[in-house]
Amino acid sequence: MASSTEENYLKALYNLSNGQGEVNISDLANGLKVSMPTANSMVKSLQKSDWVIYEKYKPVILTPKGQKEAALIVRKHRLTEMFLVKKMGFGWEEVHEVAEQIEHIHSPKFFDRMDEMLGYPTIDPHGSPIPDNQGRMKEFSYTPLSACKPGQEVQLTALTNSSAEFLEFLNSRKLSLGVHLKVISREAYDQSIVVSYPDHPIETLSEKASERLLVRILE
Amino acid sequence: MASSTEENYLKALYNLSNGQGEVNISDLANGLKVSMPTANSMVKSLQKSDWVIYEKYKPVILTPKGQKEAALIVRKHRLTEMFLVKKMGFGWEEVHEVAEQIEHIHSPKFFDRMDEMLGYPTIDPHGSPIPDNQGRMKEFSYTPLSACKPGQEVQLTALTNSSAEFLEFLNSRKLSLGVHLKVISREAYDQSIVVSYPDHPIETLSEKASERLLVRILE
DNA sequence: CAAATTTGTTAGATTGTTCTAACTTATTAC
DNA sequence: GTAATAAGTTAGAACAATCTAACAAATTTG
Ligand SMILES: [Mn+2]
Ligand SMILES: [Mn+2]
Ligand SMILES: [Mn+2]
Ligand SMILES: [Mn+2]
Repeated sequence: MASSTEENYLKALYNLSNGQGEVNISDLANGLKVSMPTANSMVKSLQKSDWVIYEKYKPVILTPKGQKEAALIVRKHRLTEMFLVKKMGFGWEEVHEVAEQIEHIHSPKFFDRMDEMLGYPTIDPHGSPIPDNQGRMKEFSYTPLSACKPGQEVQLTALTNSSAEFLEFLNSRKLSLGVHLKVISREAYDQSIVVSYPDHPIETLSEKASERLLVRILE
Repeated sequence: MASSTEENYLKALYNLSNGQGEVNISDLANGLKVSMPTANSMVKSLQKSDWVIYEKYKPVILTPKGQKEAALIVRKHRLTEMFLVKKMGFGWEEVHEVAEQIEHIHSPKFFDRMDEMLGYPTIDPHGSPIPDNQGRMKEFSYTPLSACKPGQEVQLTALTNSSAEFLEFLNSRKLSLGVHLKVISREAYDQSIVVSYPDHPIETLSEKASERLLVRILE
């Protein structure tokens, strides 16, 4: 059974995996805020338990076993976040840290009951998909708001970044998932985007912010 | 800040403390299922952080700081058990193991919200008192059923042992906290006690079981 | 391509938590 | 009150997870 530390490494590898499912040691070390030798030695030990495939100087690859294990931890993390928001009155900006701890609890029943109480949700409070209990995750393809054209009407559906600072920024603009936005215009100068939505007839969003907002185009 | 391991030691010391608040190394080792040298070395390190007072060959004593820390972990444990039973549909025999993990979560809000959702309970699902948020715990003085006389009417109020096996035994007899019992008789031979309660006109409880049932005498 | 830079590895140390074996002190039994 | 037993300690080792310093390989740059 994976330790909490190992679980955090598996999750980081899962989240950092690109199209090829490869992760560089330096990206892994960076993501977990450990030194490269630490990441290197952990990867070697994950290999011994068949969680990853690894060869010197090559990027790390999760095995199918490692992928499933990682996805199930992501599942526990996201179910927890949803539970905290929907059932315990947490704000979406407050849940990540706690979920980072609760995801390591070993108790199938605890998470199954959360799932049931939540009505089997498929996304977490930040719009990220929740893997099913077999570790399968549906991939959604949303459009960043930064890629939208003036005149388009869209619905805010997910975020590419869920840092507390960004979530608090969204709170301050009353932007939450599900909100309908109309793209008014776009500044050629700095790529900022002007949108309109209920109670906010004109709101300007920087390129940085609009890249992080994923939307579903309406009609 | 105490590690999960240290927290478990503090909690064990708290629960094993007798009238004098003293705990032998061997009782501590036994309680935590570690070797005596392990308990010994941990106690030395707890002493460095001022959680305990310790001198070679003397029993361990929690400092006021250690007592408060321990009581707050017991609080998290018991609030969690109550939450799992009252809000998440767990049986009272299923909660201890999970609570043993969840008690180490660092998030005041998480436990404050549980407390609030539960209406600020003072006892856990097994009748044990929940320390308040300052680490103060009310001591109740209940009578073991084994000390009751025939003819007495009592209410089942708490347990001195909450092992899953004992709780399942109680489930099988439909004995839960709050049940009103009438003591019918007592066997001089083996100290077993015959009781009567709703839907169970005659039920015999061994001395072992009746010692573990704490009751409040009615009238 | 050779030099500079980035990325990755090895070696060696540290801290936390655990163990067994051997020894010492304290307590109990006779 | 000695002898046997129980309780407690020390020494030494192991494993997990981390670090820094030094070195090596791979990649990028001019
Ligand atoms: Mn999160
Ligand atoms: Mn985590
Ligand atoms: Mn318990
Ligand atoms: Mn615990």
